[in-house]
Amino acid sequence: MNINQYLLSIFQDSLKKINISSDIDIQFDIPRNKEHGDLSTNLAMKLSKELKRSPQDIAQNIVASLNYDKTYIDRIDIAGGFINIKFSQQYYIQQLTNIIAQKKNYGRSNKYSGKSVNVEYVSANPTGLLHLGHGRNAAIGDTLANLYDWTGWKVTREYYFNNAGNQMNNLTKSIYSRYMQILKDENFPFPEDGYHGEYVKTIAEELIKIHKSNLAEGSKNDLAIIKKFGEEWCFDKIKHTLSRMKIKQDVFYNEDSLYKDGKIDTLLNDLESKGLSYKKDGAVWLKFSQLGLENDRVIVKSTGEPTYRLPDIAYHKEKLLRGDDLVVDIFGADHIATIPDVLAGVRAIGLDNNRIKVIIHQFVTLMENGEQVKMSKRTGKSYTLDELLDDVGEDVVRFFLIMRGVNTHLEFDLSLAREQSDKNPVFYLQYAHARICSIFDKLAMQTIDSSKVDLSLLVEQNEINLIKQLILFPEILLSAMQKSEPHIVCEYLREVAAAFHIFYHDCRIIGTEEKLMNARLILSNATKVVLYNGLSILGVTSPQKM
RNA sequence: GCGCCGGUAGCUCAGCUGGAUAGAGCAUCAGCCUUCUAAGCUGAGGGCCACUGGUUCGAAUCCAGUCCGGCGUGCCA
Repeated sequence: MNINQYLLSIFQDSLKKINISSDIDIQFDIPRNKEHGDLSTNLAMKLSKELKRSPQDIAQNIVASLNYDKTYIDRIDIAGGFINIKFSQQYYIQQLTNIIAQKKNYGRSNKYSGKSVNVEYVSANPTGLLHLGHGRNAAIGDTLANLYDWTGWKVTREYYFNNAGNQMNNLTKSIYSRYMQILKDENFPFPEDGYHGEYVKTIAEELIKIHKSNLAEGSKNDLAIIKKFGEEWCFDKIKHTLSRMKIKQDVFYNEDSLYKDGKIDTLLNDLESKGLSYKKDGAVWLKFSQLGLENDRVIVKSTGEPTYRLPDIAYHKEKLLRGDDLVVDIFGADHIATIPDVLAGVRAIGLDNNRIKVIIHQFVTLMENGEQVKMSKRTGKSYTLDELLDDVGEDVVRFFLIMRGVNTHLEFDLSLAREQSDKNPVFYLQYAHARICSIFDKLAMQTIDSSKVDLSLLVEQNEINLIKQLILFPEILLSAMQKSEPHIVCEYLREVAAAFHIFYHDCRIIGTEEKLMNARLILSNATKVVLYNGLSILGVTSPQKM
């Protein structure tokens, strides 16, 4: 039974009975102060103005004609203008049984079943290694995809890449230069905007192992070999890093296929025939000014190469035509400018851009001993995601990268992350899980059959508080998904862990009277289920021991 | 200049579809282990919610303006 729906229906009945017809939205909130009950509504205060009566008066009227099931609702009373609702112990026990019954599926909902979503994230070109920014993108994208999955969506995880453009040529030239520097002449010129990272030297060294000096001439064919080698090398590393992050994407979409399949040409023709493009200074311009934007922009350069806008629009067209109900992009704040262009472009060719949802996340700054660690693309000095994973571990990385709202700048505190101690927030959650496992370990039990246990023995405030936390889980996942804010799950799990630690501290399990022990074991097991499921959504492991 | 994001405790951040006394972690201080993991628990101090005005019975939350910080504003992606 869904308690919110039930409450909604009895309140609507009550309003009908006392002849208040209003399309007012009835909302139930969890009061900050626990003494105010488990849920409260400000309905009476909202109606006050419309009805020109005092909130207290209206509230009394509503409550007097409320007809509710006393087995689940203990009482409903009035405080100021608020109507406060308190659930019965039996309600909590029934919910607890439900958690145990659903186990690994507890938290899943079917609210969005039948809908499908494509989530595109990471999408780094194979021109280098993943760094911290990609890490945040990856963690947010993957966690969101998990949240879509848990709320009923059919999910496709996608990675979009370009192995053909300027950037790739630049990498090729950079590798070639390092190759020549090692083999022939240490002063061999390095491309002006080349990739300075150490990894380029590594690629060159590995290239030499295989091809010796056979590529020294730098012919078109030689460069093609270098390009392919570089691309594969980078992709291997990227995929390896992602697998460490527990990320596996379903589709790797190559931008080049947009050209090969003629989708770019089709789009160009389409735009031209609609009179939305024109030639000027040897370039093709798109009339964004007719699409509600400020300025027209170049979509094909005078060199004949398209700018990023054209393939981006074609790619989104392609994704929309696949028929998913929702197409989600995860972008860093530096990509903000492309979004209006793509949306306008897609709308221009008659597609519904409301199906595109763009999540923008702000940057990550790496802090060490209270100082910012500077990164530089120019000198190649950077801290790669792989190095970070080596340094602090997979669980810490995944957790730290989503524990803040996507709109906030994320300060990644290396010193804190490295610390294997109580200061580190991930361990707080994992520790709660490990503690529960150790109880069952001690008793040499795997789990416990709830059907034979009298859960009505759970009457302590700390026990009820813990149950209250646990039953929020499905709603939390829905809310995190709807708001596209994975950090909501982090906050929630911290509260679950806190409620458990308090319970654990105050309520002994082993050594108490057997019936009570069994009831508490059920509660512990339910906590374990929530922690495990929640952490797995975040891509974090739940250790048995710590 | 314009656009997007942010400004809440010493630090890092929740809270932002308006509600009751503004929260958490870290840091500081004071307590709790002969019984299930002290990576835990209990308590204390710490706030002009950037500023000004407006809307409202009620504003950290909504609106307008101002100030500060980040990102963007390419025939780069």
